[in-house]
Amino acid sequence: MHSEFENYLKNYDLPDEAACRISSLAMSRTLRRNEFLMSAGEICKHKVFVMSGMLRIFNITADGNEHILQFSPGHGWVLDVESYDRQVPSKVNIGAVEPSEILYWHKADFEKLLIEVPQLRLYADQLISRNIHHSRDRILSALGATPEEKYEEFVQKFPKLLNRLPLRMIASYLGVSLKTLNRVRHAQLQRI
Amino acid sequence: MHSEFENYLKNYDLPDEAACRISSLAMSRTLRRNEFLMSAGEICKHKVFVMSGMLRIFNITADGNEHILQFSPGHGWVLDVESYDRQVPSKVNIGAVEPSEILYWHKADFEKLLIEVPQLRLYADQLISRNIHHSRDRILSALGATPEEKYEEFVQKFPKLLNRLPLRMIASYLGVSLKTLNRVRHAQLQRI
DNA sequence: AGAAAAAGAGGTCATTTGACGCCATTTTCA
DNA sequence: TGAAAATGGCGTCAAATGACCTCTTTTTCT
Repeated sequence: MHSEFENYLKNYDLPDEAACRISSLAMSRTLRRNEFLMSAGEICKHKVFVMSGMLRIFNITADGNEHILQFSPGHGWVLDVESYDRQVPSKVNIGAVEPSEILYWHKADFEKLLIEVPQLRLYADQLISRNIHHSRDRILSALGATPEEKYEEFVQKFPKLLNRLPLRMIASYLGVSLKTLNRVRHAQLQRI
Repeated sequence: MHSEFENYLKNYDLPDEAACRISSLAMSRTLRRNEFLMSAGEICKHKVFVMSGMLRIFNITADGNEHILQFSPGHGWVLDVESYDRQVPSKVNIGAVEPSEILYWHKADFEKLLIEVPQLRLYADQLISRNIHHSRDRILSALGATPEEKYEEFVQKFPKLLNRLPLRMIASYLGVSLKTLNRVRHAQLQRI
């Protein structure tokens, strides 16, 4: 069905049969650059896997500022967990940073799969655990790091995203103004 | 065994029998104010339930600054998930803010319980889910909120902790200097 | 109860940061 | 391909913030 996705699942020790079953319930869709997959206020009804391109989860505050919670490049998952889990209106938006291809599952289908396929449950637990650790690191960084340190951490963690993202979005992910991000980058160039 | 704890579990739909079994493997301990339960570098080997008092999870940076990840007052759980899950050295400290009483379980025992008692697994999943949502809110707040908004959110979320914590620690939880926190509080008084 | 430590409050000052505006360049998309 | 939009970079200025200090009051702990 979606052989690239099935291959991806094999890296996580899911047997062919399981990957095939999961893939069989997936639907696919493409997104244009800047197209929204979900807007604040809607209820998140799907689990989404990004095949190619890149999506982002972001919040828009009352005064119009964007804050980016997460970038999801190819071979990553994206959804608003809170809205998905509880089926309540989401506070965030999900949109495409680049033209993207996604697979998605209805919540009901995915929950069926979690029961049917025990390896999928294990894999999902891994993702949750990673998510928690990553969030904690980000909170610590937000609490204590200087803009320069934050940028440096970003470069270390996501070297491949650097040249795919406008600086404006990196600034918005780091919680720093574009001006400050430019200053940091300029200071680093000086130092070389 | 620990009847207060067992009563607590009943609020989460755990049957008597299950609560009793869980409680039977718990050990208890008291902590003095400022006593450490775990220091950075150690491996987190226990799951800990706070009976009374209050603990905090915090990080100390190279330059000596403290950043508080979490307060755990009575009837809450506390552990370094990352270190506990992977059994790697922790980057954080856990210490008592007030004289405290805790129950704790060896990791091996707790994992046995998770398998034995399916309701415990459900309860644990609820906790994880809450943790994720809470972390996400905190990241959004760190990215976009002013010190004043951060303080206001803290007051809304933890009204009962306000008068149990020194302002220094609230500042350190919010990622703001004590000076700024004082300015915010002073400005609010003016406004009344 | 009394000494010692911590906390709260505030003053000053240097630094960092963001807001705003401008322009040249690049990218996008019809 | 060509017009329109987005981006990156920079200058200026005002405001916010933190570092450092002092002093008084409260709390802790023996």
